[in-house]
Amino acid sequence: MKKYKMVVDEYFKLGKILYGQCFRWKMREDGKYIGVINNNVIKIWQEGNFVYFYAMDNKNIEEFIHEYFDMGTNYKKIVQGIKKNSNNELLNEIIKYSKGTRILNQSMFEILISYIFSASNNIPRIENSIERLSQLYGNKLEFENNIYYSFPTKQQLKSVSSDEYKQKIRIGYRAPYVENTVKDILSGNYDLEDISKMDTNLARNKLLNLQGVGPKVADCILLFSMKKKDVFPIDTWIEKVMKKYFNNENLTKKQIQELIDKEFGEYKGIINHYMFYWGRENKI
DNA sequence: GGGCAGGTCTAAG
DNA sequence: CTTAGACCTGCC
Repeated sequence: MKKYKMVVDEYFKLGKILYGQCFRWKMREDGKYIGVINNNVIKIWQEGNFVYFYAMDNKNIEEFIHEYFDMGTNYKKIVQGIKKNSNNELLNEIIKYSKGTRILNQSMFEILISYIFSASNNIPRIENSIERLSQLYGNKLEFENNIYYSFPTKQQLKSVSSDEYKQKIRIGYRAPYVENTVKDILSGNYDLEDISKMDTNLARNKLLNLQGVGPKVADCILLFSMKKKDVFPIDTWIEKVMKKYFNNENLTKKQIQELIDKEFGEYKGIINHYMFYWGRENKI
């Protein structure tokens, strides 16, 4: 099996990256991560400024990893630029603490469905549901004598009913949302590839038409799978962080969005994820 | 054991 | 346009 190597800077910390934005990476006892990504299984780990990885399928793997980990974006430049324009003590603390996390470029359909699962749910249950969905409808993959299952495609979910989602995947009231959204995607009226090429606002409004997709989920889809860095998803953690940041407990999500738009620019999605990591890790 | 979690939908003012 | 309630389920 071929072992690949990649050189990274201090703005790449695997443990911080594979956290809070993806559901199918598992850390093993030895600190190495194994993940099912599209139709591939990848083992990856970091030693200082070197990242090593193996893959079940090596075709275009280096280009894929480069894209997946957003290596084309200069985080050092962006984050230092934001820091330079701020004299906010909390922001500087957050940047220092979260330095090394990055935005992954994940599969659009997988992120769409996974984040519909995530609404008012807890992480272990979300991951279990995604695992069941993959085992039932995805492709069987073999890697290092273990069996894995890919996240199903829209075609593979074509004839799955709401009842089936509810009974077999155990996603409760989200079941009809998933059924309807898959139908909409299959209809061709919501081509995710096309949507990803639209301006952020237009793409966002389009996504909001899908059932189970509200403002937070739409922003996560845009940020984690459509390369839109100019969005700021507000979940429960970010809400707490921002109330602290603006020193105002009574802010609504809408007010937070407005303040953010003024304060941060086109890369607010990156700062968002820095804040998320800091907030969740410190359980503020 | 019971509250609650990566929000969204719907109905009503 | 803003806001309150309901909502599956199983994990901590």
